[in-house]
Amino acid sequence: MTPHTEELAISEVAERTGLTVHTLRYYERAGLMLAPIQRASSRHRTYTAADLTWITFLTKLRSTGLPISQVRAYADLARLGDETRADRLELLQRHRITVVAQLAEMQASLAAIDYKISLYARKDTPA
Amino acid sequence: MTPHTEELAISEVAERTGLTVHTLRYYERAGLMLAPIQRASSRHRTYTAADLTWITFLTKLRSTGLPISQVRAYADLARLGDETRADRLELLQRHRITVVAQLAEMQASLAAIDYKISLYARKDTPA
DNA sequence: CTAGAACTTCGAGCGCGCTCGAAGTCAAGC
DNA sequence: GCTTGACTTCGAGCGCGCTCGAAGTTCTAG
Repeated sequence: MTPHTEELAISEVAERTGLTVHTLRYYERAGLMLAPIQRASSRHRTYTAADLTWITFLTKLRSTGLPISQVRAYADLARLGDETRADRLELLQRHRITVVAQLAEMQASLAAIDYKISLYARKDTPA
Repeated sequence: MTPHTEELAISEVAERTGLTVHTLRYYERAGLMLAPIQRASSRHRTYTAADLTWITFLTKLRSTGLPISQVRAYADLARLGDETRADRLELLQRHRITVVAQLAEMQASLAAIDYKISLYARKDTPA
């Protein structure tokens, strides 16, 4: 329980993000971190608030289906600095399109499921 | 090109459902079909309109993330007849809950992505 | 000094959902 | 009769995203 140091142990990050410590280490190995995660004298990882912010955002990318390879591409660009802003924006905008499409498809599928449920709800007609 | 016989070749079903012929055979092997797919004298599969309807619905279950094991469970129940109506309804209702939750999560993630995009769109502030 | 918990690295393994290739069969057209 | 092409079965393989276990280190408390 690090008191108020702003630095978080990996277990604390896991708790706050809903990821496992295994996944956090995996993400780091996979090159998804924006900046190298700093280490304490014990060689333990110490996450900053900025790290946590990024991890939170990356889980949103992941939960909308952006492949890890694309998240890495985004992180790679971000590490290169301001010059890549346009590329990062484009990546996000392209992803946005696919997310919107996914939402539409899910909603359509949900409607079909709801319709089926409504058929079951009428005791008479078999579904 | 089967003229108007109501019976469809696997390639035609693939075209209409967006699945591949490989996937269609895989689904059958996996026990996802409601009724056995009939065969022509050539041993080729011949799908009926009812088969197509079911396959269309099952892709909606799949596209909303219902695992194949659950689709099979549903199909198994359906094959058992009317007595299992309540179970099938419950399965769909349970799935519905998770779909709604997924939609909410995706929408929240989309909002975060949109916010990030809006930051990029302001030329000044770096994102 | 010792025990225990929390961390470390590394590489292997796994579950899911397809995806594919090999080898064979069948019907239709030339 | 022969070729072409769409189909068949079967089992192996694969890509993704973790997930896990082994073996070792370090800090903290008792």
